Amino acid sequence: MTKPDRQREKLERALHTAGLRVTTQRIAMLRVMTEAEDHPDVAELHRRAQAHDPAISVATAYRTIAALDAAGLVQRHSFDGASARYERVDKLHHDHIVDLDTGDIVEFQSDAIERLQSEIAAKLGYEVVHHRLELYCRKRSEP
Amino acid sequence: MTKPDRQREKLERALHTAGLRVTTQRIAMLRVMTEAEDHPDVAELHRRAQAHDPAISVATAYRTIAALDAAGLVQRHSFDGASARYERVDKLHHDHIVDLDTGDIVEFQSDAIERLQSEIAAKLGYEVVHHRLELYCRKRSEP
DNA sequence: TTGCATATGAAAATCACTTGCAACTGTAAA
DNA sequence: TTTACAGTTGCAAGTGATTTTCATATGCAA
Repeated sequence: MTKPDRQREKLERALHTAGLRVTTQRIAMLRVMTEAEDHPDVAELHRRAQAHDPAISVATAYRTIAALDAAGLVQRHSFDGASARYERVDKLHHDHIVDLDTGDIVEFQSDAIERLQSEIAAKLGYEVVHHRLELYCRKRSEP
Repeated sequence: MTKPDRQREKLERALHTAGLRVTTQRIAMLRVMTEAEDHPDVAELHRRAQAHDPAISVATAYRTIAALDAAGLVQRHSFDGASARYERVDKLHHDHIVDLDTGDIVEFQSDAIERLQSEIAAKLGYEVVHHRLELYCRKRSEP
């Protein structure tokens, strides 16, 4: 009955390293976040986590995702008024271009802009903790 | 008893031009928005509007600010999770710094960043229609 | 194995809005 | 001006998302 579960070990290690207690609920939540290819909200996360641990409650789903966020294992996005959505933090930081006609999302990254942001903030006595940059665009007609 | 109230006339005209019915509540709300130097949320707006018209209800504050927004007289901003904040649309385009500790909002404007945004978009075949840039910051401790 | 700080579930509470509804009021027409 | 009525408003109840309360259960260090 000791079939080794490599993924579970990894998840447990990640939780432990983050200084979080290892509970079945947290493993379920982190597993779901790790397997997610989209940006689920807490209700969806809770639904998926129940597949691994049927007893997980909504309250715990909220508390756990907040803990994972605080630990830097996941990232929270609050798109316009809607409920918060999360994603695991694997890839590098990037911003988004939103195609107004098709709804397509294109990722981009600009050190120059990041640098300017820090400079502007510094000039006003601030330090940038994080930012949000979205370009709402349309395809250019003539080349 | 017909002391002419220039500001009130202006507000009434603005409402009328926007195709909105002129009511005391709407005048109060638009006046408060016009006098605001900050970015109040609806609760604060309601508090201030009551100084002009004590009978204004919260529901009306919400309905009115939504109407003013739809009419293009004010602009809504929903910063990360917090309640929506509004500002009159007179001034030039600018972006926002949000103080994570105090909730304060500081405005800034950078031609350099705007230029870079256009360049990046152009490189990807897009044209920027509008954008949204928010810097979530903390006051710098040491100089 | 134990001690206890933490985590959890269930339900109630909170927050930011939104909506139903009956009473009221601009507004435009008569 | 009076009238007619669609648009507005206040109040209260309703929502949906998220947080908190509290009693019970559980990691984990000793």
